[in-house]
Amino acid sequence: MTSALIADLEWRGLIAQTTDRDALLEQLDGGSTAFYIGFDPTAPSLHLGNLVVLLVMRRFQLAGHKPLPLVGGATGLVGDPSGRNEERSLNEAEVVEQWVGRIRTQLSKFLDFDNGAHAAVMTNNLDWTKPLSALDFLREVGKHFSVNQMLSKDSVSSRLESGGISYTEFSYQVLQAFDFLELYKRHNCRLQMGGSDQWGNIVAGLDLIRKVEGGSAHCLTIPLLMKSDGTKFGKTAGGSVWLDPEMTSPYAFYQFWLNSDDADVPRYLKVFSFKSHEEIEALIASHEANPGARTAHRELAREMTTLVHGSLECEAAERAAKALFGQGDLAELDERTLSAALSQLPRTTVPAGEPLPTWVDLLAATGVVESKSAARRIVKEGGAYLNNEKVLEESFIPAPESLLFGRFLLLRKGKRDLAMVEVLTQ
RNA sequence: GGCGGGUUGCCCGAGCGGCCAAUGGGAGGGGACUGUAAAUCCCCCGGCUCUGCCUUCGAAGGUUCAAAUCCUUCACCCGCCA
Repeated sequence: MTSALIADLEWRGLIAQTTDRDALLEQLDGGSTAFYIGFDPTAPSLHLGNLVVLLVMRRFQLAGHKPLPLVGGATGLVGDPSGRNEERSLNEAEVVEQWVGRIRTQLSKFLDFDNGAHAAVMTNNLDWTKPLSALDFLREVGKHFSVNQMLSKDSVSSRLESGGISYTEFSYQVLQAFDFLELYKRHNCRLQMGGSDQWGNIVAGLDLIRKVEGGSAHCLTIPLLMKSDGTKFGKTAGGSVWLDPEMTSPYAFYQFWLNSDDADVPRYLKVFSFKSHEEIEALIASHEANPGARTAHRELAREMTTLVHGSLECEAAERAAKALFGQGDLAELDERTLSAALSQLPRTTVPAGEPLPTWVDLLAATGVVESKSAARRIVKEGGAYLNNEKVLEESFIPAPESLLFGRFLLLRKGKRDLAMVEVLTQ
């Protein structure tokens, strides 16, 4: 059954590297295995990059293993040098603490904490790190680490060549290794997974477990997902795509998937979807036969939006996309449909009875453009649309007849960047 | 602690007293083509009360009619030496 899990992950392209594969298979086939993945609170929310790893965690649980999601209340205070060529700036302890709470809540939505033997258990490395004194740390943990080995880790050596590294970040791998040891002792955790940049940190933990406990555990890393053009996955013009609906609206989240490069969609389906292999293969086949239809894009967007934001939000996002990008005349939509669709968009409001602001001011007020200068630029370039009609006049003031149902204006910048203006009736 | 090198717009990186809001590349944005895709081509890319004005070249002072460019102090980074 479990070799099936590994086979599935391989099919999905979700395995970068593992420690001794046979030993790992034996461990997993031997029964429910406790495993952990850490998430450091470096922002108020998880993002799509984290989702890849989080869903692997979910796949393991669905296959009968026991997840120990870990929020890095301690490691988040220190900063992981992996994959960075610059020192991080430290966040305030209170801020990190608040982020820990938010991330814990997010993690909870993707795992089952209530199904007996393999129920997930939430952990926080601050629990065992905080009580540890600096002296105990140096004597009991630090003694097991060779600086020579620490220096040879990619995360450290690359930093020695670029911007240098502080003692704080240099110590990160020791903290993470200690986490693995603690979870091994507390929860019999036998496997740690993480992004492929975590290999060094994880292996440090395996060494520590061997030295302190004489035990053995395993490591599996997940490839860092890239776009086919070589750039980072999960970024848009506005920055990261977050799982928090306040930071990335369900509509924007849905749009992210819908706008994925054709070349990336088959891989994304394999990485993210929980559909069967047959269903995924069928979607990929139809996508390759007719990419313009974007059937696979839509399925992927729907599945992910439903998973992260729930089916109600997903349906709202779908309806909004259909209404706002439909070929039909906006005026033909009924008020409820239009209103619901517009509610998904960034907006600005104007008090009733007052004259409407000029075109440039409206664009700037909604935030689709960063400044009035940017708004002027867009207007001049012919990239600004009111209710799907191009408007080239900066000082244009929308006529009252332009108001859809007497209160809405649909603004668009370029092909797909939408916003709305609502006239408030008092 | 000493000596040397560095800090320029989102990023990389030119500029080394006036012609500098600052060359070039990348990222980003708009247009054309298409499918709310990619590639390609064209254009734009600090802000504003926009033929002008304001704020930017690590920070603060100073020299000068005039400074990103010169001087002083401070901060941070990198290297070599102690």
